[in-house]
Amino acid sequence: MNGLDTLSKQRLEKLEAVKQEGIDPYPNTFPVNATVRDIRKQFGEMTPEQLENVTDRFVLAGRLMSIRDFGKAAFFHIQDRTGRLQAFIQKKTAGDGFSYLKKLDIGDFVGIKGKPFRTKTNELTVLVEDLQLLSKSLQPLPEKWHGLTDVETRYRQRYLDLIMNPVTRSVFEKRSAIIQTIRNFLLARDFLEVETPMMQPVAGGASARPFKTHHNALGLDLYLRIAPELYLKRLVIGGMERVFEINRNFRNEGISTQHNPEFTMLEFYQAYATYEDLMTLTEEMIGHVVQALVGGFAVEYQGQKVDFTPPWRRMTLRESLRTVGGFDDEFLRDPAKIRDFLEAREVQVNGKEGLGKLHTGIFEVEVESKLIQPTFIINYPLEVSPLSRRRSEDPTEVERFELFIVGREIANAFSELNDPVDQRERFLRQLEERKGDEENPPELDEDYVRALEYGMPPTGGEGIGIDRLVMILTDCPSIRDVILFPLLRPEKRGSE
RNA sequence: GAGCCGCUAGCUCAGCCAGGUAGAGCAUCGGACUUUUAAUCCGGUGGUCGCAGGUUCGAUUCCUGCGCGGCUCACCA
Repeated sequence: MNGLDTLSKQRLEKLEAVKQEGIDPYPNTFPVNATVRDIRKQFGEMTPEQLENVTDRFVLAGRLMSIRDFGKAAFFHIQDRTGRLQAFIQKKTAGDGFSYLKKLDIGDFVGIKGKPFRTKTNELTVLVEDLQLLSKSLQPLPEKWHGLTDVETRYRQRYLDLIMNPVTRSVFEKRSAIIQTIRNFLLARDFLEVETPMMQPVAGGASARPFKTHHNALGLDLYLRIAPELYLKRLVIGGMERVFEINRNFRNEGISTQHNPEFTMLEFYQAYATYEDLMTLTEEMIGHVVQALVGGFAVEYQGQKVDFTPPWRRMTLRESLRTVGGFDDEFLRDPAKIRDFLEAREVQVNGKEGLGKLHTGIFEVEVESKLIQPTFIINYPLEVSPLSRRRSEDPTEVERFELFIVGREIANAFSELNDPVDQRERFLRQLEERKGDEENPPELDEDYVRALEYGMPPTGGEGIGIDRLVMILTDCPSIRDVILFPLLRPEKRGSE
């Protein structure tokens, strides 16, 4: 028998002992009337003398996190969704409840009834008059001092991570608050929140490799979406002039600290807005989120100070290649030299790339990681932007920006291409480039082109990677720290 | 996919370099204890050292392969 079997067996025996006494170890309900936070808020400032005059009784419930037993009295902590609170129970005043505690284990859920007081060391504590088991725990919790630090266990058994690490809970509370703030910001600007298909016959709107699935009754192959873009723009065509969706995208690519196969994206579209308007809106929206979260514009990420005070730096891609990347114009005009440069950095080139693709290639290698403060990089090559409107000043470029913070791409936006003829040509060129890719069979979304043929108003659209934004605002180094259940290989269990 | 690092009790970690089949703290079990808070004191239980091979009289330790994880790179408009 291994140690865990021993510990669980002991707990099962205690469970049986409790049952023998006619106690239900899994009672159905327990009406609480206070949380730990309530008690702290109401009594945290009171003196011991004031607390003595409290006549109200409070009913709390939570997980038993520690016990310090003194024979005829004991201290323990309970933890609920709002925090931890100490309780004190003594034989003299709690009688049966006291002997009952001895049968419980750390990890069990308990309900307590009592009143607040202060101990000799001045800690706010509940003097317990009644104690009840609410749910038995059969697995031992990690140790009280070091807690749970093993990252693999934290990801695989997130419930344990949440029980043991308040910081983890806090990250996900902040994540929820960030998303709520964004939602409210957009709703206040008359955007309509919508949901579009996760399962799509043609995986469009980005160029990632999709996950494939199958609908049995229809005998239909489908893809999990890599982006909602083409559907959201159909809605703009349909007259929903301001729409947004916050939901999952799925990309069948490698996993890293920046990439999870399913991740959350905000996409929004605003008719009669240009990419210029969206830059301003982005500053306002993210600025608003940062303020709501930290009460200012200053954030520290992994030891780097990031200042979100608007306006943020705006720079064309070419300019960034010159000033940040240190490339001169002669180099930037010479595809052969750029190819050599990229090959020297072990970046794969196939010789077919145009200058535009090569420029974004060296941007990723030499510039991206240096953009620490929020920076809009604007005016991308047409070649790498099949869904964006051309710049009237230079039709080889498009009205597009990407937002970079701490060296990472956080947002991608453009004035949308609404010329159906141009769009069809660009799709066809894309199909030509992708020919022979078995994982990502090229297909043209005919219905999307047809929709454009009905007419789309001039529109600005943007996507923001929510997970990456949350990482920066919660100081998390890995995307797995901001996704409750990140994808891991299945664990191999025992003898199976 | 590649390189590097890790995997020892429920948890957090020693031990491995210089091979002799394992230790600590916490948790847990028994005992003492009515204001502790990493409670304290006394005494116990608990491990196929990630898995499989190899070398060796003998492997947690050395070698090889595999698994899982982490980081970096690659991939990813």
